[in-house]
Formats: sequence, C-alpha cells, structure tokens
Amino acid sequence: MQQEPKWRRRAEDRPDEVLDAALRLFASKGFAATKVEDIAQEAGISKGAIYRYFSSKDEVFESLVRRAVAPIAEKASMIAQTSREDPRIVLKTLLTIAIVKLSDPEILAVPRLVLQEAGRFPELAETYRREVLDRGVAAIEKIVQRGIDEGIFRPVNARLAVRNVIGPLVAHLLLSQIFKFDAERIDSPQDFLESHFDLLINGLTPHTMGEG
Amino acid sequence: MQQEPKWRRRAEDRPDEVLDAALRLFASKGFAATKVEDIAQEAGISKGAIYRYFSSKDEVFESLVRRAVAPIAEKASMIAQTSREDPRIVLKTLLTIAIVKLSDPEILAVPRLVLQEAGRFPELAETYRREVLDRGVAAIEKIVQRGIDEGIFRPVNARLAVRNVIGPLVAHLLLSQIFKFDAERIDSPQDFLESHFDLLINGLTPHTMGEG
DNA sequence: TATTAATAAATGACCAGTCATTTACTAATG
DNA sequence: CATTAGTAAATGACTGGTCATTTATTAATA
Repeated sequence: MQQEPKWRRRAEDRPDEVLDAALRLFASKGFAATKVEDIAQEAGISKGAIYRYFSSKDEVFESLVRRAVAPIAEKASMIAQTSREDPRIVLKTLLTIAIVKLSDPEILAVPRLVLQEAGRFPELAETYRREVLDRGVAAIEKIVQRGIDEGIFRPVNARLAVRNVIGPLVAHLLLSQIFKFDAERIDSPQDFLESHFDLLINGLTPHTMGEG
Repeated sequence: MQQEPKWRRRAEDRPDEVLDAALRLFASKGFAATKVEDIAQEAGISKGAIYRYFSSKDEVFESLVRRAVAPIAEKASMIAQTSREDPRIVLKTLLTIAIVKLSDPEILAVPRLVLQEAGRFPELAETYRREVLDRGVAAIEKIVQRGIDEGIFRPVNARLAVRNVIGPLVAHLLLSQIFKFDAERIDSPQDFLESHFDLLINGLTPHTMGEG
C-alpha cells in the first residue's frame, strides 16, 4: 500500500506558481494587504517555501512585474516598424488588441499595481516606463507621423496626439474597471472602441473646407 | 523670565493641520507606508493627540478625502446648468481649469490616493465616484449633447464621447506626473491643451464634404 | 546515503491604538 | 485683580497583535 507523499519537490514549477498566486492576490487586495502566508496558501505551499525562491516579499512583486513586462516590451518594439498599411487600420488594430487584452482584469492588474506602488518601488516604475510606456508611445507616435507624412492625417503634433490615442482607452478602463462606473449600463468595449475610433480619426483627418 | 510653553491648546486648528500633514505624507509615501507617528510629527503634535480628533488612521484618510471632495462636487453640479455659450468655449474653459488645478501635485494627490486605495476603502471610492465622477461626467455629457442639438457637433454618442474629452487629460497627467514620462522635454500643459482641444474639436465637428 | 525541497515553529521588528500623567488654559470666587 | 479649582489638550511610554523573515527539522528524491 503506497502512501501518497505529503508534498512533492517541484523546484521547476514553484516560482511561476508563486508569481501566479501573488498576482491574483495583489490584484484583488493590493500589495500591502496581502500576507506572504496568503500567497503561500494560494500557491499550495508553506510560507517558508517561498523564501527558497524569493528573498523577500518585495522581490516577489518585482519578479511578477518583470515577467509580465518582457513579452509586452518585445511586441511594442515590433509594432514600431510595422506594415506599410493604412495607418488608420494599424491604429484600429492596435486599439482593438489593447482593449481586448486590458479588459481582462488579470492582465490589467500589472499596470494597475505598478501605478499603485510606484511610490514604494520607484525603480520598478522606471523599468516599466522604459520597457513598456516609452516603446508603446514611440510606436504610436511613429504611426501617426507616417499618417501625416502620407497626407492621410492633418499635420498635428504627433507626440502630443499620442495622448489622444491612448487617453480615452485609459479613461474607459479607469471608469469601468476601477470605479465601476456605468457598471449596469451596456457600455461594451466594442461600443466604446467604435466611438473612440470615429472621433479620433475624424479629428486627425484633414477636412479641406476653406475655413479662413 | 517667561518660559515659552511646550505646546499650545489649539483645538480649532488641529484637525485641518492633521489632514494637511497626512495628505502630504500619503501623497508621497502612500497610505500604508505612512505611520501615524509620521503624521503627528509632520503636524507638529504627538501621536496621541491625533486620536483626540480622529478615531483611527483610516478615519484620517476618509476625512481627508471628504474634505477635498465637497467643493469639487458643488462646482461640478453648477457647471451642468452652465451658460448658453458656445459649447466649444465651455469645453475649453473646463479643460483649462481642470489641467491647471490638476497640475498641482497636492491637488492631484487626492484622486490618486482614492484610486490607489479603492480596494481597501470601497465605500470611499463609491463616494468619490458618486460625488465627483458621476457629476463631472454628467456635466460634460450635457455640454456635448447641447453641441449636438445645436448642430455645432456631429451626432456622436455623447456619453461615450466624454471619454474622449477627459481621457487625454488623464493620460497626460499619468505620463507626466506619475511616470515622469518626458520629464525633461518641454511638454507644457498649454501645449498639451492646445493639441488636445484641436483634435477634440476637429473630431466633433461635422465636415460636410460628401465622403461617399 | 547525500542532497535539497519543503515544512512548522520561533523570532523579532514594527506599529496602531491606549492610558496615566502633565501642562495649558478658563472661569469662578473673594 | 489675584487666587485657585476645574477642564480639556497634549504627551509619551506602553501594549498587544500582526507579519516578514529565520531556523530547526523532516521528508522526498537522485
């Protein structure tokens, strides 16, 4: 009669499991309010075991963010030198991907946490800015600039226009996810995206009417 | 030889002084990382004295937010039934006031904190949403709708368009204040505002060109 | 058996909140 | 006006509980 072992040694999988557990808890309760013991329980191991893989609670958080940042940074870099397609299409594709991804609370959680804890983890915030924001903003700026060069967009300040591209998205997520604004009404991501894109493109388009 | 008293009785002023001190500290270090003793020191009194005016650290935070919310809520309500002026002017005025106010880190701190601590203080977040966001969003929606009714704006979905009004502002504050994005470059609030308003109004304006 | 993953219990730092005491102020009394 | 009794404000040492981290020990596995 084989006894089931009380636990197994799974050094390969533990770190990721710990990070997954931590993400879930940090996302719902925040960093400070989450105990190391909570993380351990959520990951199905003991508190002490966490310290075999991470030297501190802080390091768990930092690892968590870095793991999430890596793939995003890559993608953003690729987008920059993206297709020669109509920049309007490229923007819409980008916005669609962004809103689909970020509508998943699990994914939105990382930027939310970075924002929340930026004060206590300045280096981490700096990393996030450099790896994600800088690249993302640069990519969008490039697309807008190309639209201007090709005469599809008006000659606006591309760098500042980036805020008009991402801002409404941020506002939408802020209102719907964090402040539960309009939770009962039916503001689907699709409706929002249509509205935003319509206004954005109309705003960027040159309308030769002879105003003055 | 008159000895200076070690302290003075100033029951009238203490509560506000405590809230001012707490706001400064919460804004820079966050709620959790700020000790009650820190607040006391910053306010120039002892830790125990704080408990004469507030029953707990949580209550300090809540009072802080409510004190800041009250005047904003009033203003937002007034704006709703504002002048019969050109809605474009009204929007620009509103945006100008908003960016001037929110460029002061001390003022931006409150919404930032509410956002940060929404998870731990759900009722407070709810209050903030109701008193500030609901009213602010309603006010802007009304202005946009009037613009549509008067034929100055295209017939867009006014409720969703609100996100295009406030979003870029949020993005700008997020990037410049919190992530220190572009800190060295000269993205003045004025430049941003011009760019945003230009894109926004152009986006809202009907351009009779015969597109099909 | 040697190695190391994992546990459970112990440690200690930290900190919100309490309380006995002291000090500043106020007002009643002569 | 001077004295003094009463009050409320403010102090700061202390407590109790909560965790992050460490350590001693055990169990799995190569």
